[in-house]
Amino acid sequence: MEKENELFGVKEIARRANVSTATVDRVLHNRTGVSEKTKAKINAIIKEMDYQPNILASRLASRKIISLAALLPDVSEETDFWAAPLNGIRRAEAEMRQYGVQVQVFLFDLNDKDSFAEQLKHILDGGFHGILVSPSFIEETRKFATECARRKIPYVFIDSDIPDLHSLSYIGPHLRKSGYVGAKLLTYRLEAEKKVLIINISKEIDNYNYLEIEDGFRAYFNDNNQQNEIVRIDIRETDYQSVARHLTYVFHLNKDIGAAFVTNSRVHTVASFLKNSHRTHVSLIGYDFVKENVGYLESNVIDFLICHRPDDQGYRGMMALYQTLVVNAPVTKQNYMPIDIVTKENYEFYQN
Amino acid sequence: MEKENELFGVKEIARRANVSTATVDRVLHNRTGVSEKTKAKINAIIKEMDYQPNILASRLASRKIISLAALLPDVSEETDFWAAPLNGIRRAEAEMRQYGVQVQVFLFDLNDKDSFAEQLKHILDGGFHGILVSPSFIEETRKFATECARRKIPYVFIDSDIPDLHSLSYIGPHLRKSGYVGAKLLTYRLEAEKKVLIINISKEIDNYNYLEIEDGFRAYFNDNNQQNEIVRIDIRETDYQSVARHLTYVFHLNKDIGAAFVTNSRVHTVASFLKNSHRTHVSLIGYDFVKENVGYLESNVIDFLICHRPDDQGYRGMMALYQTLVVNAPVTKQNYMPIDIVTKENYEFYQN
DNA sequence: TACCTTTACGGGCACGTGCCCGTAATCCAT
DNA sequence: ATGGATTACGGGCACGTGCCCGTAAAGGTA
Repeated sequence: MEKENELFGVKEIARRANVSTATVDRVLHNRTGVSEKTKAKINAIIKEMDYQPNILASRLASRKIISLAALLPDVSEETDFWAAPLNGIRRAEAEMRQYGVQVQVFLFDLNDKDSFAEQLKHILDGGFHGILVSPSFIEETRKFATECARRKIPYVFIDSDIPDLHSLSYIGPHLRKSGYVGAKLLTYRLEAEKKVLIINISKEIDNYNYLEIEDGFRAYFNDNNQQNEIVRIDIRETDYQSVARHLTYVFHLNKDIGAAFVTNSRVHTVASFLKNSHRTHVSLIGYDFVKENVGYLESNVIDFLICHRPDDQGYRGMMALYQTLVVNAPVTKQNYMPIDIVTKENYEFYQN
Repeated sequence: MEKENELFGVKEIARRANVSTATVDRVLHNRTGVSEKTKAKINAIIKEMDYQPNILASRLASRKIISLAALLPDVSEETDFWAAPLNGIRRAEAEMRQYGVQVQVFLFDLNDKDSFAEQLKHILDGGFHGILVSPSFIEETRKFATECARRKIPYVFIDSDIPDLHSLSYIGPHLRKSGYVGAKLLTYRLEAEKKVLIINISKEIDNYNYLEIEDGFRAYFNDNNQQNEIVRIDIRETDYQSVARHLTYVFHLNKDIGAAFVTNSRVHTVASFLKNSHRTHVSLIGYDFVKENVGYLESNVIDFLICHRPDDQGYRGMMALYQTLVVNAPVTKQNYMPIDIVTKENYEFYQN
């Protein structure tokens, strides 16, 4: 029944320090206008109380809205892979909106390096407080990162990392290990005398991802004394005709290929070829939960898909920015996603 | 430079309806004291504006703290499986705390039905606003659910479902499909003439989970014309000696067992037996990312573990309660978790 | 001393909602 | 008609923080 006279937060700090809340506020946001002496006193009290600001009240009182930008490849005819991260970003946006955070999404063309650079410029001009990027092109990203560092704008990478650029956080796969897992699945029931085919289909020359994955793939063969011969092919066109032509040639040269591994989401093109040429006995493994791939999973042409939760990548990437800018909490710098194995039997529950 | 005179939220509604904010508030929380006429008018305006209450302001203004309860099995010597959902619950708690939500965790002994009932009673006496339960025992849960329904307290189930009890939400695996996936992995490189062994190790007689999983397992064999003979064994003691004794017998009777499937996280006990009796050529698949199991995954005794993201289950379960009680948003009733496949090669990135 | 600038700080409103308390208006029974 | 109960509604403070504005005190210059 007694009146609780305890104050919380800023008011309590102010009471203990014999100052007004405004002064405490100045110290909290290290603004000028406080003498060193009172500043020290207030800081001591803050530390002693282990004061945690009330984010609700803070966001409510502050009319300034925090705006975040995200730069992703556009969904293309070839693949709707990037719909998933976008979806995760939207999910994050919905959560953050009520706390006064706005999100703007920028898209670029994966086959056009210039569009990437151009969008980055737009973003830098937009005065955003935090930025999420899928760093598809290394040099352009490097310039961008330098500029962000100068302006003290935090940025996170998703899907592929450029380790020396000191992003606030990386959220995506450990590509090398991912290739390693692919090799395990591929060889799990592979006969000893069969050959293995690695296929990379990509217009870009910037193939850091591919190299990492292949490296991991081969590492598995080494680590496990797997004796199968490995054949590799690079295909620089992504249309079906080109792919089919190259593959016809490879299969002609190598009669005893027992399994194929495609290093990205274009595995459905290979699946299509295998089906059309009546080679579905060849085990096939590739990447990403996109609808074309799932179709071939369903019809047993693709054996396994490896996925890295692209939806979650988008979500977590945005949340990392939120954590630093709004909650002011630390985030982990490396955030490797699980290497998920998707089959005909479990895909319906997969939450990409 | 002009003064923006737009009002937001409740004030704007009040202005348009020519009433005070207090009256609008009464309608929003459907409290008494508003005539039908003004109520209708206000509701119309709310709908027209598509008014979304500001949760920040709401939680800030309302001094009442929302308290949630969670009931889980205690971590036992046999398995630390339940540490994961608990961890997810803690994660959710950390997020919700700043919004005035408190979480209290209750634990029971999986081998003691009474402790389950007792804790449920405590929870009901605690006056919680929402409850998360791992419904291990059907009858006790049924009573509890009835009482909750009477008191209009929302409750969610995780890990296993009792479909007819109308929980707010179920978050956990589709057990039948999970068994189906187990069968796929088990047979993926199984020779045709080998036998398959299903092992259930559990003290409880309440084995709804087990039946569902086995049903799915067998369904795979049917659907795919898999001809292998299936042997099944129920072991009602969980200690190593008992398990070893039973297994010795089974393996004695069936010389040509090529693969074994354990329906729960006690697969490490079987792994131990296989290792000790030099039968590591037998493929072994079981459930859950617990450290004993991971150890045998590492040493190639267990081939695959199937997991259902127990951490996420705890997190999402609590968030479902938060969504209804705080945000007042609808939640999906069935929330089947992905059926994850964990191997020696990808476990280090698994985020249970 | 008179006046101006800078420093250091307090007062107090605003954010959008919850909810207590007060009161005019209406209804009902005597 | 009088009094009491009920209904329908408004006023206004509070939540914890951000930040504008005002001002006393200190310092500087002539």
